[in-house]
Amino acid sequence: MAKFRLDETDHQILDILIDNTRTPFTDIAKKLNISAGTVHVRVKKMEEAGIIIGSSLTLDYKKLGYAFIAYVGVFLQKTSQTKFVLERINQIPFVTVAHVTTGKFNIFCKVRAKNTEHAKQIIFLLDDIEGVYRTETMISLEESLNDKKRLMHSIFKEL
Amino acid sequence: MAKFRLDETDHQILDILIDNTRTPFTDIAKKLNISAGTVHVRVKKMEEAGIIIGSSLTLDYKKLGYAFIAYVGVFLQKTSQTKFVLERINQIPFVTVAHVTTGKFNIFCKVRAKNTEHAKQIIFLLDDIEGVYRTETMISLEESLNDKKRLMHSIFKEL
DNA sequence: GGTGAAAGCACCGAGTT
DNA sequence: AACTCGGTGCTTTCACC
Repeated sequence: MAKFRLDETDHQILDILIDNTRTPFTDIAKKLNISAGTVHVRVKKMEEAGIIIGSSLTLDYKKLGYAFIAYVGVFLQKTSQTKFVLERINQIPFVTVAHVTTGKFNIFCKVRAKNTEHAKQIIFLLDDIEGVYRTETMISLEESLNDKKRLMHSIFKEL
Repeated sequence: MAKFRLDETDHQILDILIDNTRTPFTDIAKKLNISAGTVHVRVKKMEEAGIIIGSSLTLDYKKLGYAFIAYVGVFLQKTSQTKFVLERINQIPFVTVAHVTTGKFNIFCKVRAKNTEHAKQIIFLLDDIEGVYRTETMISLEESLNDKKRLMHSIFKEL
């Protein structure tokens, strides 16, 4: 897991692409006063180094009818295998991310659902997994995403 | 927040772009046996409708030296303003997302940090916010992301 | 590691069915 | 709505710095 050396130019390229992956390389080149070929080569290198894993669309799940977010803490039975339960959890598509955690819960996951009723069904699925002792749900009343760019700037300051 | 009508073709387009936003429209057109112009028009419509909010890079934060993830539950003092505290929390760049929640905690957030020491500093920042009574931290030992595509498929089955 | 030019493609709007 | 088509502009490579 060696750290990869990124210079100021790489940061600026990532900065632009993180906001819009379809920004033409020619535009980036103009802004940074380098050639489009250079942008191309640098992006390719960052992809090869695994810094850039991929690109994805940001969709409005509310508009798709999926406005409900909940976090679910999972308590396991003493004898149960965390890995096994984690695999089962990841088979539920409405669970977007799951973490094995220290602290109160054994596993902790985020659920994206249509509404309360739908969420209930998903949580029942979680409860029914073999080895799960019980769950504890926190419903999100308001989500507030922080700008990815802000995190990047902070990271770059220190690299 | 009206639901937008997406047909099968729209789903397939999103399916491809969610994996790689730079997939040429001509490639998508070939796969779906439609013209590239149609792909273009449909993507544009989904952008205008606000279904597609934007596009972003997926970076390997571990490779950037930020392997530490924790979830922090925040308890507020009875008199404190949730909105005010939420704003303060969002000023910390290493907090990637914050939720107002029902249940145990008042606010619940995700922290991305370099290591334990760094996380400690961030959590101290949270603790120091006016109106915060105390916090409770859960450290992620293992993160397991679910495929975005899987969620989309499930959503599309029901639209 | 960067450039600039050139060839190959993709984008995207206009006009058509 | 979707198609075709053409102008414009983007990507990507390569010889040269």
